[in-house]
Amino acid sequence: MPLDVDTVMRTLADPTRRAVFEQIVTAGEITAGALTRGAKVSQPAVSQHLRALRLAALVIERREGRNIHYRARPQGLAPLVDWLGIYGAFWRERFANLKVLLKEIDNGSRGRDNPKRRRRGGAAARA
Amino acid sequence: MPLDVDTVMRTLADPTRRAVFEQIVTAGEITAGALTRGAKVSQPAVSQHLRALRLAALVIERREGRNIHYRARPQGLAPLVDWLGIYGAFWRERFANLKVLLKEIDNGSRGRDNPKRRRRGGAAARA
DNA sequence: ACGATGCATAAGGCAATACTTATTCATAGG
DNA sequence: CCTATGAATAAGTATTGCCTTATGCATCGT
Repeated sequence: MPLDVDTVMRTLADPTRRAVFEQIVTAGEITAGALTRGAKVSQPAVSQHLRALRLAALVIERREGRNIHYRARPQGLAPLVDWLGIYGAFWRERFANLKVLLKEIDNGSRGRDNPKRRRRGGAAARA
Repeated sequence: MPLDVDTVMRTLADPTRRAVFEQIVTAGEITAGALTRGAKVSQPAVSQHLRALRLAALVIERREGRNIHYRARPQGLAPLVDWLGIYGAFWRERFANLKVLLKEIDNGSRGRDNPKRRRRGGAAARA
């Protein structure tokens, strides 16, 4: 069950934190160290942003030795999409499509390293 | 030309301000006074939130005597939609076989309405 | 075991911002 | 005019929240 839109909005409102999130998304998977090297703030700052992103269910982490790899969790954006769907009636149809996209992607990513959800047929995403 | 996603996110991140926006959207058109009566904060607080929403091009105002009616401007949400669309596109590339509609999102999201920003007195406070 | 590395947590400073009360501006109506 | 009303601005305060340095904890290599 997704967190509320308030958490997601507040988390993504900060430009630095949003930049971190965007880097994670574009990289697919990336360590905290790599993120720190690419950031304009200190390592603890990045770590705190990562914590916020994790609490907002926007990223997940995977430990590998000393390194911690972060991956985006597209479904975490669902509250935002839902909110837009409700209050942005102008775009309602397009949002519906975007929602489907995010859900499909998330199911696909779950299938990789979290076998909680069984994948159907063949239409869904694959890495 | 829509404002950047940063402005929109920051403006909508505050729960009180977002509640004001939601009330405007739900009502269709509503006066500042009615908004104040429905809010849990003082009248100046509401007025300041309305100013922020106007600067973010999320609402427009219409003067009618002493009353000022506010209306939502759905196109103001375009930066948010675009932002989501961009990262939707990234995911589409990474998880190849998805059906996507970024084109449809792009189609028609360009507003045909010109928000004129009238300011009095000193400079704006926009960090 | 030891130092080095990767990352998280702690604590404090400080800037941004949201709220308040008091006031001003603008319009309506006697 | 004069007063009342709707709404914006001014100014001050308090809170929120981001960033910093310092430190702690776990893991790797020697």
